[in-house]
Amino acid sequence: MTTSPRTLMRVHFHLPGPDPVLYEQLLDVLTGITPQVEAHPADFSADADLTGALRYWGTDPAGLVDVLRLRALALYGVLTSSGTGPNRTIAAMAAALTPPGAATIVGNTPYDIAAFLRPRHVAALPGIGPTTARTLSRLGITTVGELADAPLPALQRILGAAPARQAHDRARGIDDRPITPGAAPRSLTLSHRFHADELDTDQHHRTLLGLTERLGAALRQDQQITQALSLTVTYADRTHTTRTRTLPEATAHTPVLAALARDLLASLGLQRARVRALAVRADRLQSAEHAVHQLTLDDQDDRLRRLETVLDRVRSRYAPGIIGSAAAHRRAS
DNA sequence: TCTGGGGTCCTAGGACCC
DNA sequence: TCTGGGGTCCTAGGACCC
Repeated sequence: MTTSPRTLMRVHFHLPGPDPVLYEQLLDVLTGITPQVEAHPADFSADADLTGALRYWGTDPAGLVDVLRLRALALYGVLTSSGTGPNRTIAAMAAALTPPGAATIVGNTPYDIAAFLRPRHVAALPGIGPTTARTLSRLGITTVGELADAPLPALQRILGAAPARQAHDRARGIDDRPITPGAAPRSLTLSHRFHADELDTDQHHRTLLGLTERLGAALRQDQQITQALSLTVTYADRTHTTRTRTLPEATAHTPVLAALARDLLASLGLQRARVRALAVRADRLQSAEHAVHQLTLDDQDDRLRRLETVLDRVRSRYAPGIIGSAAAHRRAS
């Protein structure tokens, strides 16, 4: 079976500064060209599938990229740098080596793909970070072409089965990851960095309680529940420890999250530890429609859940941080 | 150019069950 | 009753991406 060739694009918007509103407007420009857009707000870039849009607009990838470049510049004064190619790996690599205001177009013939990929350094291949690049260079593999020619079993012994398969495929121009617009996140993290290294365990607990309250509220607002919670403690020397615990049932109920987070922190047994930051992550998110709350005979629990619903409404009406437990806000005297 | 934050995926090892 | 093997789940940590 063969699949029809795709044309994917990675575009970087070169904003004058962090401006989420402007970024949203630029995404609107892009979705005016193709609805198949995946946003990357962290660095103001986006991936897009141009395959259908090429037929709709009756042009080639260079023409479509130029439409985007001109509109972003004319409407918002923003420069773009774009890369296009037959898959996400090649589009990302092409964009990465393109200066602002320009585009790199890679064709979809085997010759085009090999000519683009093979001479490049392995570290330019998405999925090959500094650690893996060092490992490969010790084996004499420094270019994408050498990686493509290396025997897969040997790579698997060195890099592990899945990473080796992925690197080997991508080096040969194989990458069938689709563009998935609006994909729901699989986890949600909230963190707090202390102004100075914090030794007070009571303050650790209060901060953690505040984080879990915000996490619970955010999950309930997004109609999501979490199946597991992780706590990451970062110390003064920038090392960190993570502890994960699975919940008996998925929930977004703050008291349950707070109790679990408290247990995770206690399990680390921090005594006089210089803590620089705390982070809580809700893992394995699922839609709240799937919630199966075990019926209990505990009136207190039901009252807390009703109270939580009321407080969520107040928060949404005023400000996210306006309500929280007194314990989370009390400062050590 | 570097750093940090928030996210994903993978692996290894241990616990547990059948 | 004991042992061993295989499968599954959980957890910690590493590597990487944007």
